[in-house]
Amino acid sequence: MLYPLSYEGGTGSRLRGPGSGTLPSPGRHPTSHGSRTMRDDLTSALRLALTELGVEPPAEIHLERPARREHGDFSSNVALAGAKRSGRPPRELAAELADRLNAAPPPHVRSVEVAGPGFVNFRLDDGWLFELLPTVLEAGADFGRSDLGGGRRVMVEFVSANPTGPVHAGHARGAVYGDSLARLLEFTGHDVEREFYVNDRGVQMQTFGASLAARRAGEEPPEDGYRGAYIDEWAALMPVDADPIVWGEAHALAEQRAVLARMHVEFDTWFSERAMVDTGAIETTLAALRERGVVYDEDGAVWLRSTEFGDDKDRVLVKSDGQYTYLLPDIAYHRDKFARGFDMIVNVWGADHHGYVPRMRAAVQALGHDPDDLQVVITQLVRLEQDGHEVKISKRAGNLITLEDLLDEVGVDAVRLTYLLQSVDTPQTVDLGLIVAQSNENPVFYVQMANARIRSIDRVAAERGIARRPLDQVDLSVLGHERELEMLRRLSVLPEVVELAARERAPHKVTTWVRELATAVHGFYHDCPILADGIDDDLRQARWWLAESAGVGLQVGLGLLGVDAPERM
RNA sequence: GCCCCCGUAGCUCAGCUGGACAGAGCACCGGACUUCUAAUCCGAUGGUCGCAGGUUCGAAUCCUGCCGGGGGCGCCA
Repeated sequence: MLYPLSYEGGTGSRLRGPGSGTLPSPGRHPTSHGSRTMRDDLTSALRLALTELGVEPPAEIHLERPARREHGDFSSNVALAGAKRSGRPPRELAAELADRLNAAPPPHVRSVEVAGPGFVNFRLDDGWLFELLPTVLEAGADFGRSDLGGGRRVMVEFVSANPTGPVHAGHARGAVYGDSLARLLEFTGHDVEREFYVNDRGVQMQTFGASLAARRAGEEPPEDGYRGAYIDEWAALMPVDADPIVWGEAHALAEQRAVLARMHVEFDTWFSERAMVDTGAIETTLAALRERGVVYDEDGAVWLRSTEFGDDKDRVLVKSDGQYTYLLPDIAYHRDKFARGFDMIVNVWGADHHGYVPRMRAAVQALGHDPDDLQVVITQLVRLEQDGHEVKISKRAGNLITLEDLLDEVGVDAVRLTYLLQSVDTPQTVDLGLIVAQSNENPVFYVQMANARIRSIDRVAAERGIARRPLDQVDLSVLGHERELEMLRRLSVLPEVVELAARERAPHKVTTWVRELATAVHGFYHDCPILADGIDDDLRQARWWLAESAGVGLQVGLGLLGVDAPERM
């Protein structure tokens, strides 16, 4: 039995027993929205038309949203893809499809055209966009929510910084990414648990404790000790009779928890490595591996036969001096994760750990699990710059920018959005000077400004005594300005973006979308006045609700990113 | 030597599991505030998608090989 630690004092934390039962599935949420329906209508129409033409429809019919307006609202390449199978030239097949579809067009389809090498382009009337608006408004914060995950239980383990110091800027990317990914998975119908693995065992803890004790006694830390300024500060706070390791760990965890919470990152479980020593989980795991016949003794050490599971060499589990390597507790930890009944386990690791992926997968397999149930996302390193010069981070040397500092200087929203700006696959360069300066380099202001502008409408309307009619008494078909339509089109895509982002574990796709929506909002705001004198009230009402729906989109998108948007700026 | 990520406009990056003449922001140049916040909007400039092959009706996208940058390859964690 294992008893992972639960540290006191934080929100969102609960004790998590090993192998505990399955949690109830989360509630199902409505997934209906205009875009999805439109998409379904068009694909089934295409499928039917293909069948009528005697062409076997492909398993999945691709429908894309063309980048260019001239190519219609939706476009399909079925004729191109199916040309070979049907033995007809793509354009000919496309033309026949278009004829059939035009003869009995699906709802809102104004025309179906053949273009280019054989694309089938759908041109829609604006009505489908107007229908989207009430859907967005009714769904509110749930717009775009789906049950893609079907209630599957997923653990996302991330940050997992050593309890020997503060969380620093180097941890920030993984922290923000992991949290946003968790939000995405929750939003798409997964039952998510966020976990922080506490490496509170091994030599670094001894070194850490010795460094604190030395400083407390007014001496120099040991040769390989920690010597950052924080060690001095912490040592000064430490009671004389405290066990430096125990006190130090508790202090480190309390600080880590607080600063992460400040960045809107909170964990359900803080899982202690040391607890596994106490409960014998490590020994149990070793015994289990032995039983499976995947370990052997050699040169006085105990080895995992990981080469049998795709690793390029066997790995030592117990050193010849009897000490565990880091690997064995890690395996025990993952054994526990699986025992807790997760359908999927996601680890977020920094690029400097990518070399351990094969051996971890091998270990999981050696335990008899499907290695694909463990997914490791590697986040590439962030290069921090100050005015064009690289800022190096080293904890032992004490040269570090803490997350605390970063938040103080830059602010939570700017930090989060900055880290979520681009794919975690790409090495990122963050210039601290630029974000701090609150310049236009930082899109967070652009996005927040869009929200503030929308919010200002209600305020000003109240001041001027302009009343809003209920949505069902508003004729949305008076909309038609290109800015208005563009905003609706942008909004219509959110559910697809969310699904894709969740599937690809790519929250930055949400960021990109939010920025695009913000662009549409600014354009709309600029060209489509609502409260100004001389605006027809019917148009005013429709625009007002339209602005409201854009606000919903921003709310959803930013919520997934964990970024706040003030009412005014 | 082997493994992972990246190489797209002067800079920072998108580009949806191959699609129709390659996009955005910043920077630079020129315009727009008596009107709900000009931290905004509009326009112009700007690219051999690292290089070379291959697959395909079609390649920035997939495959192979190079080149360049970053990170890893322990009986360290």
